[in-house]
Amino acid sequence: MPELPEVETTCRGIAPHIVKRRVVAMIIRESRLRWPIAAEVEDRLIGARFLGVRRRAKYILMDTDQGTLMVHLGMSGSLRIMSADAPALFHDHVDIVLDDHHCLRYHDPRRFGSMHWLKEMSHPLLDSLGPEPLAESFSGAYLYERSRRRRASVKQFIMDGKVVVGVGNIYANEALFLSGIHPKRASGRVSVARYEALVAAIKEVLAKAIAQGGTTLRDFVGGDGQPGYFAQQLRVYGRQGKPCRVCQTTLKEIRQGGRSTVYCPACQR
DNA sequence: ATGACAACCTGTGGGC
DNA sequence: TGCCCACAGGTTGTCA
Repeated sequence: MPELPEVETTCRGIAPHIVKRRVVAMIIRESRLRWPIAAEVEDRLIGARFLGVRRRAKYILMDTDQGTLMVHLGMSGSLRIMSADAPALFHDHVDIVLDDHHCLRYHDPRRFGSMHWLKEMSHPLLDSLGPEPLAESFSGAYLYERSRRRRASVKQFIMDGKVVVGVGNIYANEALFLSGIHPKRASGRVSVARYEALVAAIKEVLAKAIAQGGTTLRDFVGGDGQPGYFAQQLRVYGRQGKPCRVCQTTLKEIRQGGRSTVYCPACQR
């Protein structure tokens, strides 16, 4: 479920509850995530004290005095603060038990998420990631330069984590609509001016979604269990067959790289 | 280097 | 009502 705004919401939700807390136990009910949770994670985490929570792309980085716990939520993961004695439900794979009788509980039906231990600030999974979409350095000029001579569609281009991180399917659809760009247009044939508009739209839609606590489509909950409220502001995602909110043209759905794309054939060129 | 696609896994909703 | 297939917020790895 989580795209960047949902991951950011999770970081902000859990940080006040884990920072300064010490880990007294780790309960791993299911270690088979995208990659098996290494024994090292438990070995190093127990006894460690949390110092802060950061985000890089869709990875949650929980810094401790012993190193950093890196968690990815995959397609269906969530992290919540619970009472340590709250009964574990189906797919509650991991509890990180804190010294205040609470725990950080990882729930993930599809198990596409992951947990790693970082000793240094580098890790193969982080090394080839593109810039953060909300960073100053992410600009129309940057996208223009990176896209020259590329034939991939503009939608697949902005969803490529080596180009820019954190633009998932929902927000890619939304940003392309907001900037009036047809999702199938070749990325190498988009002007710098239109890339400026696209970057502005990406930043705007992500910032607004973060401000609303993310998008809850089905069951996303933030670190404190609250749903996100951005879904009601979606312009195109999930609205195929419905009228465009700007021009009333029926929104069209196509498939790109196995993912659904929804767009307005009149507004997007 | 780029791009197309399968793979990982479970749950759900639509069509028949 | 029930069954089966397609698809769901992500990313990596492989192969052409």
